[in-house]
Amino acid sequence: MKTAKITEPDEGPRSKRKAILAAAIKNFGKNGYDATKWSVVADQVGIGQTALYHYFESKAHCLLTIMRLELQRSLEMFVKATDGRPDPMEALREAVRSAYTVSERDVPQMRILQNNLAILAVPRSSKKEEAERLAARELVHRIEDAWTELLQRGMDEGAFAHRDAHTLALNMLGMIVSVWRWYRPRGSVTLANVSELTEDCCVRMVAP
Amino acid sequence: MKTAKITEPDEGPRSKRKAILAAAIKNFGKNGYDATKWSVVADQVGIGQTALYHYFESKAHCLLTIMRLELQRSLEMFVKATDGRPDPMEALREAVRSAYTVSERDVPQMRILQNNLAILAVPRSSKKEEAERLAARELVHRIEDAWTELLQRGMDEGAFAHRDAHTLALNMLGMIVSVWRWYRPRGSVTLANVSELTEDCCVRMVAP
DNA sequence: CCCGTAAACTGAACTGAACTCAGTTGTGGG
DNA sequence: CCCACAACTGAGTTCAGTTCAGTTTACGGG
Repeated sequence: MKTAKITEPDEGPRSKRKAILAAAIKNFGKNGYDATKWSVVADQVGIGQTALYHYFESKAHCLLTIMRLELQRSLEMFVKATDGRPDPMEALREAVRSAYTVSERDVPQMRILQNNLAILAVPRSSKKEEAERLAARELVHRIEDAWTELLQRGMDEGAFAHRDAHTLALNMLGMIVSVWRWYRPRGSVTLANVSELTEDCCVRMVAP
Repeated sequence: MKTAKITEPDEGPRSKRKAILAAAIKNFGKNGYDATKWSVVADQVGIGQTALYHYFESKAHCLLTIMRLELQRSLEMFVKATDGRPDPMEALREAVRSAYTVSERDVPQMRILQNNLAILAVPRSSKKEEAERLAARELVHRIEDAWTELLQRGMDEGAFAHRDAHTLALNMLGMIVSVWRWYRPRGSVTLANVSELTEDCCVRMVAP
């Protein structure tokens, strides 16, 4: 498969791209993508609505960019966590921990990703949106495949119970990311709590 | 808490409400809620766009109704599956199985529910929409509480390992429903496969 | 059988948020 | 100083969702 790698556009010193992304993340995360008025994002950044189109082709293009960036980060974290770990069980534990090693700034971004995954299923008419969508989709697949491989390796080595590695990986991922639906930084359940419990769940799911 | 029970409106013999719901489910499930044009639903039912407003106050009201109906069904299935089962482990197994005991017609509806859960988080300005939203939210909580209670009971009786029952319930539910994101009726993985694997995962997650 | 009534429906107009267009501003490199 | 191009703007346009002001259709009671 040809990997359409998206490189972030060069940003001049006056560029408001980062600020737009930050404001969009804040609003999409708080009120949801649909309920967020694009013009409010412009207001918060301190520019006119039309200036947004200097940086993003559309509101959807901005959303897709946010999602792709978060997927890139997630994949990177997984690779870092599991790379060069011969023991599958230890790799799995590290992988789960890495999924919850996020700054407070990343939490709404994970929520946006989780809440808008459906948008990745349907093709977009605009070029740039479609490029972002395909890049995001490929990242999703790479993440799923990476987890599948990890589980398969553990099964092959006899460290994990033998089951359909791919479906099991999807189940695990579903559980791990479902947390972002309800988790709130200043809630009664801490990320450390979640991480510990979920790590244990995942270990139990593969125990031979 | 005051339970705002929503009773389905009386339907005359000429009512197209069911047909509208069916068409909306088909389209929302296939292309997503946003990508679906409300007028296309009207076309498929064979009425003018404005006639839709005889049955639903808005497109969002229709979506919320679809979601509430599916949540009602899910809760009912859970209760039926676990009711009068003294053994927590057997109740848990039945609960998971019940979650995948769905007709092919229900699959897109589960997907819609899963893909649009975020809409339940933000208040709506319209009366009827808000009523449906609150009803749906309460159903979500009731389902979560029912699972939590089941797990807590198992822990209290020593049948399950002792952990935070609520977080564990959310993890389980997250895993169970995440399937509707990717499952397709004529795909290579059958619902029976999923059900069996997930049941096993859940049992492992609570094993003492 | 006709009439009153309410459900079911319609075409035309309206709304508002996303987006386009045709330009203007302003800053850093030559 | 001035040019190039990033950064930006106000005034429109578009279009899906919605409202309005009625018209049609079925049905039960007189």
